[in-house]
Amino acid sequence: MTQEVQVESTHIFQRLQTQLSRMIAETPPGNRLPAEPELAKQLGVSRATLREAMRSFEGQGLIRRRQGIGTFVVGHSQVIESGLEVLESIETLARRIQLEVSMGALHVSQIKATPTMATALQVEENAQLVQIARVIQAERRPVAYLVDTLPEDILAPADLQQGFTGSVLDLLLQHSSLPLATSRAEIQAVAASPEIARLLEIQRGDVLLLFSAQLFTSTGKVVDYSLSYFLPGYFQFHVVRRVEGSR
Amino acid sequence: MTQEVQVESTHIFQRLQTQLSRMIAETPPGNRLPAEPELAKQLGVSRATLREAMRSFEGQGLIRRRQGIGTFVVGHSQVIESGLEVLESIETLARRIQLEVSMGALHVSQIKATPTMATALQVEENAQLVQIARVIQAERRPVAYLVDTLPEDILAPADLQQGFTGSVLDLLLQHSSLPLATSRAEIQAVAASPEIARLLEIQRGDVLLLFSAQLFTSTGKVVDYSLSYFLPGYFQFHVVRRVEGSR
DNA sequence: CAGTGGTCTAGACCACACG
DNA sequence: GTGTGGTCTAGACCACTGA
Repeated sequence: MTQEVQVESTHIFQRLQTQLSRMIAETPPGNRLPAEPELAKQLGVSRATLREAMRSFEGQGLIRRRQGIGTFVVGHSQVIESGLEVLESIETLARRIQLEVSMGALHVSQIKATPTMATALQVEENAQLVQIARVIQAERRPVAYLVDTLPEDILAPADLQQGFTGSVLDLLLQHSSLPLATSRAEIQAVAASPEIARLLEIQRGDVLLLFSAQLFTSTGKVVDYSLSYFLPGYFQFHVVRRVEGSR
Repeated sequence: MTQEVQVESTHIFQRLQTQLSRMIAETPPGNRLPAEPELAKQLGVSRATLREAMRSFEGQGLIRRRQGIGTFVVGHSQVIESGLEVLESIETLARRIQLEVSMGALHVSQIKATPTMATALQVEENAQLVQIARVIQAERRPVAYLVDTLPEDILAPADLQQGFTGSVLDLLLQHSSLPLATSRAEIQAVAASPEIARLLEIQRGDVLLLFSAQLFTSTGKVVDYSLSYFLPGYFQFHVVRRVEGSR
């Protein structure tokens, strides 16, 4: 009916994306792209502009840039799919599709509750908490960053000494008699902070899907507050919604 | 020759963010920040670096940059909160909290099904479809971009001539006898394309929450395929998840 | 060591809003 | 026209990797 109005000539960015898209498609997975200065020269743009255009492809998981090594085309990875009606650990989801995941960079610390944590966990401010941060890897690549915060009486650091594979949920299910019932998760899109970007080996500002969740027992007590950052392209979350007034 | 050696060269970004954060907090909502060249000089950085640091604050909805006018501090806006168990239109959600929303930039077109659309809508490729794209505004600011695609026999362009306020869901509920039952939505974090960035008045590459949804009737027929892009900071989606099976 | 991506700079020009 | 943010450039230096 109507035609989209599109500014074309001045926007090098879009032309670049088209060229890069073709170049990536024509490069076998695992292979390296030309170095940035050379590629910029080839395409007739500055390196800054080239890098900006490359960002979106990295965000989609099509390429991976590694400092000191180069930029590589990534093959279509297996996707971890999950509905949001049931809470399951990444390990459980991965096992279902025979995908191997591992944990890297585990960091356990004892902290005092900040106002945000105190509210989320329904504890006093400055209460003693245990925080468990770790990166989840699939196919030798970081794909998620998970931070769980729990009251010290729910889980002590010692409980993590042996056989912790990355899932606090599985640990609580196996090693405690807590009647876990539900989890309430808020869903947000966020930009990667410099710290999280470093851990996930992406650029700062890249998009991440964030779940901020509280884990409840059947008595309504909060036993865990978690932040889960997911790289796009490796996870696929879906939810079935009921239409109001139907049923 | 007398080039300055950079001090804390790897931390300029974080220092900048701290300074900007304080500056934004101290500026009353609605007021303007200094112009970029001046602010860059004040803070002792280049304009490019300043702009990069400002991006995250715009992504959080704390500031708003408007070409030709300036950069403004935004007051804490009212948040549209919704659970994902029930599908409701933004209009319905907004009405509940007495928030005024309006529709801008309605764009209705007749198109032929692309492969993606054909799959999602369970129709033949090149089937005649109606596509409805529009921006949703709250507090005189674009906050969401919605694109609905439907088979022509479900909804004709003529049905949109009068009284369409932005919600295809509400229109289908009111003006058709279709037994709408459920919606299946995939949840992703995406970077804004140049086109969507322009429509939502944000920067390209800014983070958006995207729902890709199919709307089903009780007989399992797909009547609508929609893409919904949400600005962070204006919406809060949550879901309650059931903990499955203690082993 | 050489080569890669990561960051930052200074300056230029463009597109847009407003008087 | 003036002043704003939006885009792009050419070049410099830093941080990291691997031979």
